[in-house]
Amino acid sequence: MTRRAGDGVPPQEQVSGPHGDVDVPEAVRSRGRSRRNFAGARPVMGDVARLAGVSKQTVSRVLNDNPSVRPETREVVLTAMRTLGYRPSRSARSLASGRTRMLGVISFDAARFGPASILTAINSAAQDAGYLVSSIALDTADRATVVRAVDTLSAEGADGVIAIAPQRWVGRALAEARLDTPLMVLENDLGKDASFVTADNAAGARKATEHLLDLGHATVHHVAGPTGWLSADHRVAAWRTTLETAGAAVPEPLIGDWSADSGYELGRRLAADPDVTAVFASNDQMALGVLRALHESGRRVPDDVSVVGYDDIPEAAHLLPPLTTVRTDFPEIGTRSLRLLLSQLDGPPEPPVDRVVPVELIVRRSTGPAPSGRAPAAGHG
Amino acid sequence: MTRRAGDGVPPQEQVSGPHGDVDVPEAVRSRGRSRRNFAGARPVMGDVARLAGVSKQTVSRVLNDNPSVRPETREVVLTAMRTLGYRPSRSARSLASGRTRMLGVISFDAARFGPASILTAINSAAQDAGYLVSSIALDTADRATVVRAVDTLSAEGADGVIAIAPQRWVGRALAEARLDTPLMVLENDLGKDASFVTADNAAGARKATEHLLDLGHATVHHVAGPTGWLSADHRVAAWRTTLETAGAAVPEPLIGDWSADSGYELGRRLAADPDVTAVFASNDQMALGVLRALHESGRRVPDDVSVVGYDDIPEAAHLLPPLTTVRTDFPEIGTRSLRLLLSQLDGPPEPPVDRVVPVELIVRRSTGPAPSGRAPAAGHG
DNA sequence: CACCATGATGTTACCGGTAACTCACAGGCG
DNA sequence: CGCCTGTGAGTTACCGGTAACATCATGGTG
Repeated sequence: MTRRAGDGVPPQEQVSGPHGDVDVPEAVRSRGRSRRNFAGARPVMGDVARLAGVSKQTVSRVLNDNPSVRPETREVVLTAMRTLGYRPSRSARSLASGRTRMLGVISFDAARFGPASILTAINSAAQDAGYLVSSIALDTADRATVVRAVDTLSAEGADGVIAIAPQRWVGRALAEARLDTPLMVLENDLGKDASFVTADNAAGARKATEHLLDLGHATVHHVAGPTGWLSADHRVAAWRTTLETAGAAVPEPLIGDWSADSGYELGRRLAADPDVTAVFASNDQMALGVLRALHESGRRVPDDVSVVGYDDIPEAAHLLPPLTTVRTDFPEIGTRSLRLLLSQLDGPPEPPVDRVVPVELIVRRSTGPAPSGRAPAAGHG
Repeated sequence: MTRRAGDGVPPQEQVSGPHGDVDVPEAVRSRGRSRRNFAGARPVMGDVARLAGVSKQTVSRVLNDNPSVRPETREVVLTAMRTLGYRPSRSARSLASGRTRMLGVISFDAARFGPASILTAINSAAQDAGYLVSSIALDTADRATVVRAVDTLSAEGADGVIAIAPQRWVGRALAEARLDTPLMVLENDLGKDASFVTADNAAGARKATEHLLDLGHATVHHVAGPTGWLSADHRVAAWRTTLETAGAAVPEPLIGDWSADSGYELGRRLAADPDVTAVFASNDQMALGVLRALHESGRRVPDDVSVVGYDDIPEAAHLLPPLTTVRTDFPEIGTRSLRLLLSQLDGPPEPPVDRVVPVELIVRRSTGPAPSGRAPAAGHG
């Protein structure tokens, strides 16, 4: 008897008393046994059809905007739907049509700013497109878990899946989990095995590095994210290339784990080296740690050392000093990937939209000209 | 013919060609016409039954752990399922059983640290319980949107709904939206109209205020969140009560909008007043703004002014100086609410679990003894 | 005016499961 | 030895929609 939750709720308890079955619990119970529905039971397509004096199929046509329904008929049906407060059942619809209008999203570290922003954007955009989003947040990061998540979503009948997969191995695991629906991978690059969308990490790192070089710093030290993270690796590569192109020395990058703690640790090392005048950290948290380490060592920012972060978290503008950083348009990543996925769902793959989202350098006060005395090309651009 | 995406996918093609009906359209077409399934088609319960030599119903029983299946039979069926790689269809299951095993979550500001953490926790916990989570992220905050979201989730057949509703009016809107499934409201208080879970805002504000009073500050200034936000209002009330109880003066609270910007604005006002020695901000972002304003005015923290934040965002420990703050256990809010909701789903409401999640004061370096000369009860506690 | 294309709607079967009922068979009991 | 009971499995109907096909006016054409 627990068919639909709430079916048997004592009517008087239900706040605003939507169900009119005041004292006829029998009516409720008889539902499912007799063909007729009673007030209070969720109306189904047949009820609408009966009230409108048409067949079920016509109601279905109205629901799906089928053009071959006469306008007057459509109106009658719509009125009946409104009168009854009819809502189609997604389960039934999915079962019959084979499409669930449900998208799956797999994300890692979903509480962090970047992923959370992407997730939110996907959610909003999907809602606008009439899709529901089922998300699976993964914390433990082992291969089996990833495969299982994909499997779950696939079994649930997701029409498509978006995975926010910042680590390389996750991308590979995703590629292996053979999925019978379109897959879109974010912050990763599966070659031609799947569609992907990513921020332009290379450009971001290049801009940050060039900005510091332009300020006259002899070279730029780098606090990198952990190896194996696509974004970290791409940024390291671009940072290195930029330095080489400029003919600057390439110091060994210091590898952190994205946390402010690790930034602090590494920052202390950098602070101890008087030659260090410019630091580019691969995210704002680590930059924050670096700032603190520098501060504690008595090295002033930006007078003695310039610091650039990455991501532009909301706090960045108010750090001491306000942090120069590379802004990633996370929402854009989300919406763009959703658009791409949806375009895959109906019709053949569209012409390649731009899968690389541009980034922007936000200059604030944590960067400044290299301290005089060691600037080879001080203060131009 | 596009019934199920990937139905006819030749296994070897899988990845890049979603609709692989290249040259075996007959096989694909015959599906749904003939009773037999072909390799590549998603196996259904009937296939398992045939392979296992039992009836569909028996397979269903195995699937649902029905005790009246002989162990040997169960084994045979399970083997058949494994062989075929069978996964039950959620749509069909929902349609027949009336339960979707899907939970809806409505959230505001889902990219912010608190909501995102709660969301993630709910997600993980739901997954463990075998539920899928469909989330709707709301940005525009008008009543109609809220009602529509609830409506959507309800129509989608969610077995239950959790709403992260930090503002009072949202709670009311939720209560009005007639919902035929259990509703759980977070960070809000609907009286007895719905279940809720919330952090202990009063205790947090009290702890923060007492901490500052104990340090010898004559009184504590408050940078509040916007009126109408439950947490903001509760914190203001508790802050006021605590001051009154201690016999301290109660300055007019300054009202911000949670952003660091607003904290900065208000912080400048506070910095200009030499009587201000202790500030309690209703979240860490605003505290950050206050810190910056104080810094720019040359007032040292904590020597001249002590600052306490709220939330303990990951960055708090590395601000300059590291921020004393009240830690809210967001994940706990998420998991607890999920537990409560699930317990409502099966069986009658359980004895009231504790719906108020405790908070913890994290003392770091942004607070210190009141500057000498004006401390009425300096340095005990 | 018969003929066929067309548009609007109804009929029937089916999607993939579950609920309720039925049935065959074994053992306990009078 | 016949009847009752209970266990394990099968049958049938049904959930609420959609697809494919059938039906039936209507109207333009030759």
